[in-house]
Amino acid sequence: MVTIRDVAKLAGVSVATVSNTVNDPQRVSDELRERVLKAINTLNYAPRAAARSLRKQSSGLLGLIVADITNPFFTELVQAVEAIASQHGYSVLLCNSDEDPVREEKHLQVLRSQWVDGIILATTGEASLSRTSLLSQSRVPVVLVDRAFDGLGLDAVVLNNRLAAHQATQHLIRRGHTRIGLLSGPTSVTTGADRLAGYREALLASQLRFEPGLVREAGFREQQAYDATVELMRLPQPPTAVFAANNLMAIGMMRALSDLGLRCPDDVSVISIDDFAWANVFRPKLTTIAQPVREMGEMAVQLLTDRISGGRTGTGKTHFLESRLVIRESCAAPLDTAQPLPAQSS
Amino acid sequence: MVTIRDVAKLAGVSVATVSNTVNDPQRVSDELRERVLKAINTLNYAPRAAARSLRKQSSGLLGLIVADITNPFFTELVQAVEAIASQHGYSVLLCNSDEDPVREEKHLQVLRSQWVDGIILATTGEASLSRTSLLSQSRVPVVLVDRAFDGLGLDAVVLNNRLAAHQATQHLIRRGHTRIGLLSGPTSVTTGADRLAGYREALLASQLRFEPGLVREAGFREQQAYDATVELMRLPQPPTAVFAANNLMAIGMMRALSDLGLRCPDDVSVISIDDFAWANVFRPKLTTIAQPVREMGEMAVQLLTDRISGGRTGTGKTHFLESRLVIRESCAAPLDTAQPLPAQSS
DNA sequence: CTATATACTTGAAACGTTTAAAAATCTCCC
DNA sequence: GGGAGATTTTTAAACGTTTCAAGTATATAG
Repeated sequence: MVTIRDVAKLAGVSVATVSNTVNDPQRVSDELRERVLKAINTLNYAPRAAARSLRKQSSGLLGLIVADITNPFFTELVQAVEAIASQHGYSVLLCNSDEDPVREEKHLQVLRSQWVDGIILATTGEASLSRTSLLSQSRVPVVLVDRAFDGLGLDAVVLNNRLAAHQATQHLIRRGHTRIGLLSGPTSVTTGADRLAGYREALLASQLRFEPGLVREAGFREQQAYDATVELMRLPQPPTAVFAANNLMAIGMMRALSDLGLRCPDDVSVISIDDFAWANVFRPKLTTIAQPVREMGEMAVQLLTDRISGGRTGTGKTHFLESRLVIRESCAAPLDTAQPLPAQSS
Repeated sequence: MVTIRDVAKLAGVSVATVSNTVNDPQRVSDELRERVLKAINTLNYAPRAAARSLRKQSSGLLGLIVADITNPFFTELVQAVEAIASQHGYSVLLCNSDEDPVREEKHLQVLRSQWVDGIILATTGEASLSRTSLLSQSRVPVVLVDRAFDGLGLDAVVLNNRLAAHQATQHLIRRGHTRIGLLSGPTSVTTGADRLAGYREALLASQLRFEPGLVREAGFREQQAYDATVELMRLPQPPTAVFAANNLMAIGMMRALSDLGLRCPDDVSVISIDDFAWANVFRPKLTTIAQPVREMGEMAVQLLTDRISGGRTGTGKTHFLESRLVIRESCAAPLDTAQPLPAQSS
């Protein structure tokens, strides 16, 4: 194990000089810098982060907690955050809560004791008491992403979910649909609640009735969406179009439709929030509402580093980013002849 | 900032006792333990990882470097590694090299100075000199995953790539194909080279000629696969089936076929390595060779923690895991009437 | 009652850096 | 040659833990 002392000895200087050449090279004379650098190289010295963090009271680590690493949205977010953080000289400690509040809290605890310099959090659920206190007590800057929290005064960067859902629903309405199903996320998280709200607004704006029977609340996962779709389609009067609140749910829905022998967009039109790399390899190519994922990541990191450096203080605000409608092939006009499915036989 | 001293003072004990109750509770009497725990709670004390690492000479961090976080294979790997590592009490420092050897090396440097306790590496390229020396010089345990290295004596857990490719190619042959294209990964990494080898072997085993003109080497990314597919299909005698060396390439291929107006599996059959959650939402559902991704992750972590604990020493070996053929809809018998595409008109 | 073993507790020395302040060296001018 | 000022280097004190050796109290045996 080679320490700064070994380097100092080999170069014939004090440890302070070594430290200086590493951290602030122009403070040391050309000659010594030369010698020190050479010593560092021959010894293959790397400063020990733990010691440095201890002394500097900062770790150079950013914590990133995502709700589901399997979801391409979060994957892209991770990619963006990692890239930008790295540019800022930070490494990222990735945590995956798998949509489980308990795991999320555990991760939060770990990050707290790792003394990360800041946390980017895509939270999994409503503001539970323990998490809230965890967040408010620890003095490490936190910025929320994708899913917001109210009341803690944290910075957040999220999609304008209401508008996005409005956009999606409206698109369906414009194609002539009047019975539009919604595969909603859990309304306990803002992405769930706001998208539901946007859907309702769009309906109302077009003088369409909001029918609770046409919305199914499910987790943001595929299987539940599958089941919900089946239920929806077995209604006496099934919807002619369905809006899925995120990408995973869209996939569950597509699979269900396919298993039910329903054709998209012929039998039922489909739209969803979250564009993703493969949306256009599906048959039909999926019409989606795209989120500016990379921007979200960038903004989150920026906000966070601003906080860390002290350039940003006071209570945070929520930053809304705009969505974009990507029209492909999964939305068509409703079939006038649409009939309910036969009742389940098994 | 609350330190162990504050806790000690409040509880009226020495810091050593606090440390003991945290790390080895049964060493301290019930009474004191009680008092200390209460103090910890009221002060909301969390030990500082940096200080602990410094003293214990271990950080509780595992480094994980993946080649492409956007690839569902790696996503699943990350998920598995994170889960298991967390069970073992480790947090994971995620790095994404984006298939760029330079970034990979940079990450390796960072991990080295973070003094992670171990590294799981899905390397990006061949054993470059600097990376090799980086790996061999630092005394932190490394296990390779997905892509192996020879010569450094590292533990590695990889797919039996030769066999997997053999399996895929054979499946196509059994369906009656004789002109089988290959979208190969870079042969500079083992996953590229071995899959190519397996393809060749399967051909030879069935007395089919290996035609270099039918294999296109590309990165493991989508766009290059797209371009390669277009080239392949514009050959005077295009293949009637194509084997893509990984999931991303399969997607690029599907997109290309669709853009070329070719139908799968009617016009061309398709198979690929890497099963992924959505392979069966594609139309047609993709026939694939599935990797036991989670097992790979588990095994890698296990191997690593064994090394860390000293339970495993000496030069490592490569562990091969077996693949599984998942038959869906993308492979059919070749069209006897297959004709070359018309030459490019634009 | 003493000696000895046992069970807890604690003082103090690490761990490897950074950094303020002190010391040393250099520069330049009178 | 001396000294003010600027520049460079070094000394030494942190940072917050863990952990060993040493200490104290308590029980057990003789």
